[in-house]
Amino acid sequence: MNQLKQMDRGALSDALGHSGHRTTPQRETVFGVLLDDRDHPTADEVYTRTKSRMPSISMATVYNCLEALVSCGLVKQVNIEREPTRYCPNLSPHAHFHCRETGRVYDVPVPDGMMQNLAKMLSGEYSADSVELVFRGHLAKGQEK
Amino acid sequence: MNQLKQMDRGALSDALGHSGHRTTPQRETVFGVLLDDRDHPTADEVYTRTKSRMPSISMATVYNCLEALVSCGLVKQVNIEREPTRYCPNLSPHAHFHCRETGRVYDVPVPDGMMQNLAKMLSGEYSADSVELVFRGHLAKGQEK
DNA sequence: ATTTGACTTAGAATAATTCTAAACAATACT
DNA sequence: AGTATTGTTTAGAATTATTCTAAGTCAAAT
Ligand SMILES: [Mn+2]
Ligand SMILES: [Mn+2]
Ligand SMILES: [Zn+2]
Ligand SMILES: [Zn+2]
Repeated sequence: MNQLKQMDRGALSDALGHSGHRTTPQRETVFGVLLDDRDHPTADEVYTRTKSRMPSISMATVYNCLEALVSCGLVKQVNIEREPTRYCPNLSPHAHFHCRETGRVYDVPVPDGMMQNLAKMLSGEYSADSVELVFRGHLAKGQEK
Repeated sequence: MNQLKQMDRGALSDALGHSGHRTTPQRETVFGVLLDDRDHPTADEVYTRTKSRMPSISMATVYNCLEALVSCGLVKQVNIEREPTRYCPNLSPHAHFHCRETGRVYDVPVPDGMMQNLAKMLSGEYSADSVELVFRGHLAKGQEK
């Protein structure tokens, strides 16, 4: 897939517009790269993939586009340890699993309402607007995908 | 407090020894700094505090000592977003709360067994040996400590 | 057509951390 | 004890992901 679906194109220009940004070919292409492979690529990986679709794009623009997508809420940054920031376009609440062997990061679905329940666990002195849950370990044998 | 308690001194040389490291004055002092203020200092903050107790210490040594303490299991690294790594000597399972307003990081106690239960939530394809739970938000009014 | 402002680009700057190589110190060997 | 070995500390250089700068591009808006 190399072209945004109508639905995603709409979500993109809505979200960008709503936060005062323009829709540009670079932003569309970067967003498409993120939607096509949900493997939490780093900025560098996004750059490589985007460059193969749009050879003139620069690293700085990839960072700029990612920042625009994050600031309009279509993409989340995923930081694991001190590794380069990864990017995730999965907007539903979910956790992450980080494989120590391969370094890959997977989305882990969570039971409905669990993230909110975790936040409720906090004593009254704290008020959380976001909850981050990361597992680290290894994939069961034969699950390396 | 400027001197390790006998208990902590024992834990330190045990843990260091068990992982093939020597006990040195620098490592003792850095460990003491971490035990004395549980505010999750960065390496830079640890450096400043340690230097006031041992003026000859260098930044590189602080990094080396922190690495030794982490690798022998006495201290945990806490990474929040892309901020500098913080250090936490609290070995019991706990979560963290990161205040968006002050940037401070607090330990949040968790119900007994909760971290393991979260890990059990994972489908069979994943096997987690560590679980990280971070809340972000702000402190209730009047709780700024 | 001109102006305006957002966007893109190449390359320089930044900053936390790691690396290097030399000095130092503790332990092990003879 | 004296010497070799090995781990530790140190100052400073190197690394690297990311941000910044300044100049060029482009597409509305006037
Ligand atoms: Mn990894
Ligand atoms: Mn912060
Ligand atoms: Zn994700
Ligand atoms: Zn902690």
